[in-house]
Amino acid sequence: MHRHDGHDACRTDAHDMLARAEAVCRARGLQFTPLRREVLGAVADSGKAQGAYDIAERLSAPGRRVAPVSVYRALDFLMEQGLVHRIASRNAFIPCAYDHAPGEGVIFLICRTCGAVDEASTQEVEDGLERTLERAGFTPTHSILEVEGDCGLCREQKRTP
Amino acid sequence: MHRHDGHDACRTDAHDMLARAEAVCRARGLQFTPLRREVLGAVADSGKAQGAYDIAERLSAPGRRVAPVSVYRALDFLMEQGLVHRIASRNAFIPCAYDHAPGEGVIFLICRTCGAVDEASTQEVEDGLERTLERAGFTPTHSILEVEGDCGLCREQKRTP
DNA sequence: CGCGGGTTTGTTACAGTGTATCACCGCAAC
DNA sequence: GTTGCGGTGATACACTGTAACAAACCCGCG
Ligand SMILES: [Zn+2]
Ligand SMILES: [Zn+2]
Ligand SMILES: [Zn+2]
Ligand SMILES: [Zn+2]
Repeated sequence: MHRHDGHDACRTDAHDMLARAEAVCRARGLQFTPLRREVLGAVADSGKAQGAYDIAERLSAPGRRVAPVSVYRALDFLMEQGLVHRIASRNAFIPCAYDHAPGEGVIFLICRTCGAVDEASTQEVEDGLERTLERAGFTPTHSILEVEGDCGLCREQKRTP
Repeated sequence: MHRHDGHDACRTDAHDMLARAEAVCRARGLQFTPLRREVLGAVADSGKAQGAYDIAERLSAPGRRVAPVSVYRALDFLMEQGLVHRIASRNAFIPCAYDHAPGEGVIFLICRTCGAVDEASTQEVEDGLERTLERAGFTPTHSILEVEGDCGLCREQKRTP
């Protein structure tokens, strides 16, 4: 389930992601435009969650300015297609490396040290969550589960510095 | 576990909350200043999550301006004391009506219709969450659990409009 | 080919959220 | 008194996100 270690670039992942994104868009009859490709590439390239303004800055160059609003639009598209997730507690975005089943929940594991964000399945918490909501008489439409802490690699490094 | 129905003011709750806050601060040797009292009152008064700027506006009056920065400082204090929670998905704040045990987790139940936010215990999800994190090799420090949906009362009202 | 209508992008402006900094005040301790 | 400290006021600023409109692009159709 681990995708980024945050200590080592993982361009293969980024490359695979772009290929998958292209396939997804083609299958759905949607445009995987250069801008969308670049934005997804920027998100996938760094091992950590990226803010929209960071992405805009990264894509800008002398002679070419990418405005944040353009990045937001691309991110909206990518999120709708399930290619990118938004991390509410960080106002930041990560690429999604998985094919989530529709309605499937996700837990985001956010490393406070290296900034990497991993995804885990909600499988083991779903029953308990459902019971809790049922008891409260609450009908859910959307859940956010974000856990901050130390990823395995950072924990190792702290133990032997 | 239900605290606000969002359809009916609940000033008793607000009043109790202020009393409890005062007791908590006294017990910890901290100052429950007029501003902090007002901010907590403003948060507790409305049945729904309040933004910092909403609070600032509500506390301001002709001849007296309460700047957002002051509200943020009061909110920081109140959050440190566990008297207020921040709802990450809404950039908003709610009063806490419970005495949480240290390290105890909370699930926020956010009604998309009436805006009320209720709290539920994580008791029934904790085991599953721990197993999931264990498996991912992740050491948690802080969790955010926010569920959006319809509270019981709003669901009723939709059924018989 | 040229036209028409939807989609994408550029550009600007603006709203909303949160923080940094410094000055001032009140109070308690020395 | 004066010194120190926590709280507040005030201004400015950084960061996050959206609205509105124009220009460019794409694609199918006459
Ligand atoms: Zn995902
Ligand atoms: Zn890490
Ligand atoms: Zn609480
Ligand atoms: Zn409701």
